Amino acid sequence: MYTLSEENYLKAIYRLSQDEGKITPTAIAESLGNNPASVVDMIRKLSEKQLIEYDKKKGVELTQQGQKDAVLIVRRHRLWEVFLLEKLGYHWDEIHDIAEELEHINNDTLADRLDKFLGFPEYDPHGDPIPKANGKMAKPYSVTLAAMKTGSTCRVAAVRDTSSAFLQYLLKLNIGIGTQIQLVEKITFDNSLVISINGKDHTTVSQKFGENILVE
Amino acid sequence: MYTLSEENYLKAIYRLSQDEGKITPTAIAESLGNNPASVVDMIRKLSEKQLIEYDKKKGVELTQQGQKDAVLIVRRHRLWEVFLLEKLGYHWDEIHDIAEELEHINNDTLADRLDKFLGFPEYDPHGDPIPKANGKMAKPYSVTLAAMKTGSTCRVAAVRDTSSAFLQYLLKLNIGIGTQIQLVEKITFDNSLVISINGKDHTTVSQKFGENILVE
DNA sequence: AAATAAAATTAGTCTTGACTAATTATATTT
DNA sequence: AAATATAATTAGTCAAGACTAATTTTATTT
Ligand SMILES: [Mn+2]
Ligand SMILES: [Mn+2]
Ligand SMILES: [Mn+2]
Ligand SMILES: [Mn+2]
Repeated sequence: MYTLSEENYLKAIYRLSQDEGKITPTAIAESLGNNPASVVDMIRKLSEKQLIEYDKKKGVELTQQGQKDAVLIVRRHRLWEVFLLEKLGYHWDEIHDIAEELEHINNDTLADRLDKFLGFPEYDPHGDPIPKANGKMAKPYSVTLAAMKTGSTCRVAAVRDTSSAFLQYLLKLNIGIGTQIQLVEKITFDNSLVISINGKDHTTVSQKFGENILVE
Repeated sequence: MYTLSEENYLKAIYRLSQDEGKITPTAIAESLGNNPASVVDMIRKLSEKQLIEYDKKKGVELTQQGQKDAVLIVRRHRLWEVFLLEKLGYHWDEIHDIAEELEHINNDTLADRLDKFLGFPEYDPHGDPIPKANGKMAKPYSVTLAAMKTGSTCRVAAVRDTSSAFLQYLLKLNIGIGTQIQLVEKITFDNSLVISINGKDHTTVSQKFGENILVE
């Protein structure tokens, strides 16, 4: 089907298409850690294959085919993450890099069998929705902890940042998907948040922290 | 660690080292479906990396390091085959190609976790022994059905040929690992074998067939 | 031993997917 | 509107890993 690089580009472009604003070569380059010149080459290649369209005004956009294929890569990625966490006992800060490789293994029925084996999970270990075989998936969570009203209580639904630095920090704070968090106070000086984790003692976290936790 | 190609060469050389006789560039080329000229390039590369030694007289030999690394690739391959068959429900003729890709995914603890998850299997679905984390493994089966005495009964322990053509044929004949086979008669004309499968009706198979079934 | 066949090697080419450096196009300031 | 900064693109290079075609080496026949 596609090369490793093509798939990684497709997925990167898909990820960027979730944010608002146009997708520039520079943005793709940054997200992959590549040089913009290399990105321009690949944009040409993927355009020829009709997976994307590039217009200086509109930036890069996935075609229907490109979108479909990208979503299937995301599906594989997230299913493998569930496998690594639930079946092999990895922690949520260790699974992304391995899934990054597993996602490229393609076989007619592999993803579907894995899906079935895992019990058709709806969300991956970071709270991201797992696309179904037909490409449909639940709407991603979007309300951040930072946006909650003081005094309100919520449940951690997903993390926006999936760097191991952040995930390990959460592990240390005993915060995971499903954790109850009460927003006790917002410090007006720097928007730091005083929170209570699972009804326990108060902890203070930064605004940046609060913006990377998605709640419901 | 190593590139995909380096790993595939290492594994191919390891496989060839199980047979007797010296390992030539041509033999490696055939086993990988590559051109001998390409093999010569890679022999140079792997020699520089001290994974093999090449001597026109002795042919290609794995160094200790090369042997160790090759065995770990084989370990991953066979563990994934068990996973695909037992957990995802694939048939034994479908798993090799997928494992061929999965084997290259490396991560400190992935193979060991998979091993544990699978219950530390001793043999893969084709009856090949699975190397342990330390590189040790059971001795492969070596007695062929064709070498059995007429009248004797044995148990299928492994298959030598793992092509899907052969495996599907076995599937059709209802022969798998563990199947009881009685060698009823050897046809002297062409060494065809008349066998009884699991005590059922007699079937005739070729000599080549008998040489690709390993029994105990 | 010479002739022939087969295997190994070399030399040169190609594709993929990166890179750097230079150039051109587009935005942003002044 | 110029000047300047940033972004995009082009041109040229490189390494990996494959290939073909030509040559050299080694084995096998006659
Ligand atoms: Mn990837
Ligand atoms: Mn994830
Ligand atoms: Mn392989
Ligand atoms: Mn096998």
